[in-house]
Amino acid sequence: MPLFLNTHINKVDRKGRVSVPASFRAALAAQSAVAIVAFPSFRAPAIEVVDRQRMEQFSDSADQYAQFSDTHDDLSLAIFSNAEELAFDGEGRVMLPQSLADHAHITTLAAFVGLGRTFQIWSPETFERHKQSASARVREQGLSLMLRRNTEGGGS
Amino acid sequence: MPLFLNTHINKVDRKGRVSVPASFRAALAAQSAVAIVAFPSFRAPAIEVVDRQRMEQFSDSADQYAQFSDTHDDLSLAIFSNAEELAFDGEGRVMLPQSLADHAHITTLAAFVGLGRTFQIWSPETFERHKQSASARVREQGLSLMLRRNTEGGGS
DNA sequence: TCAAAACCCATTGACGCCCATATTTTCCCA
DNA sequence: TGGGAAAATATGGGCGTCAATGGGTTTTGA
Repeated sequence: MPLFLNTHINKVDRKGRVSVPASFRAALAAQSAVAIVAFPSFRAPAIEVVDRQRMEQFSDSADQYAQFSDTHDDLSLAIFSNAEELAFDGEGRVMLPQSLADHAHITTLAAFVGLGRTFQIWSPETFERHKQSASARVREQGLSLMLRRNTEGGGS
Repeated sequence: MPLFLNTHINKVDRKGRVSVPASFRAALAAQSAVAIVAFPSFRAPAIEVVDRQRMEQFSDSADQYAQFSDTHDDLSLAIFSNAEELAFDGEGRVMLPQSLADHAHITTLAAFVGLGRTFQIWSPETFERHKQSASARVREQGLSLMLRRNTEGGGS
């Protein structure tokens, strides 16, 4: 299982390419991924990124519910119709499609934000503001939820 | 399970490296850990350190809840986007990233503080002050709270 | 035929890896 | 029990490798 950590800010060059952080690539390589799947977040001006495996999981679970629920129907439309597969070049970069860059207001810099099993791509300034307000909320509400116990059986 | 005890003060060299105390490394080696995960404490100017296993557990539980709860979403952001995996070099040192050193006000000395299952890294002066006020609180309030049994199921 | 994108190569700066030295601890034996 | 050898730990620095970036060239596809 991949583990995406930290925030890396990389340049978007004139051709629209960005280096995916080496540590993220390493996390993906563990499952021999040659590409990633990106789609606009519907909660924020950011790009959601998952590996192909996970996208297929989305697809499976969407299949189960889409026919019964307008919400899921809308959800899968939002995700799949806007998702793009981004392939790595020889140097570990991807082309950032214009539509996604626009959605996230990315021009010359891209912030790769590790979120554990997935990561996001933001404009650095937008992300900084988002992070501030999120951490303010965390301080207000306390940490109890995080300290939830997992079942200690067979950890990976 | 690792057990981190005592406080060790080590130097941060010009390149930003610090030796992790040998006893801490021994505790980690029991699970053949080659790296640790560090992130800024929300509660204090200190660096929280956990092993990778524990981070994977966070990741799993966050994965389940983040999509349904704004609180968990904020928490994942606070933890993962600020967390870094620190790998040991051949001498048992790690690179202390600038952002973490800044958060803890660490410049030339780092205090490794064992807290049982995890440990923290402080600036020695800051930690000294923190310890003073903490022990004052303990004297005032008594130890009953600390000695309470945790409710966790099957700790090893 | 032209534009976009995939491919290839060069540069630079940071980090990982290695070796050298200093300091502390452990352990053995007188 | 004290001294001293040997090992383990902590610290400092040199150097090679790789990640990030930029630019050029070839291929693809409209």
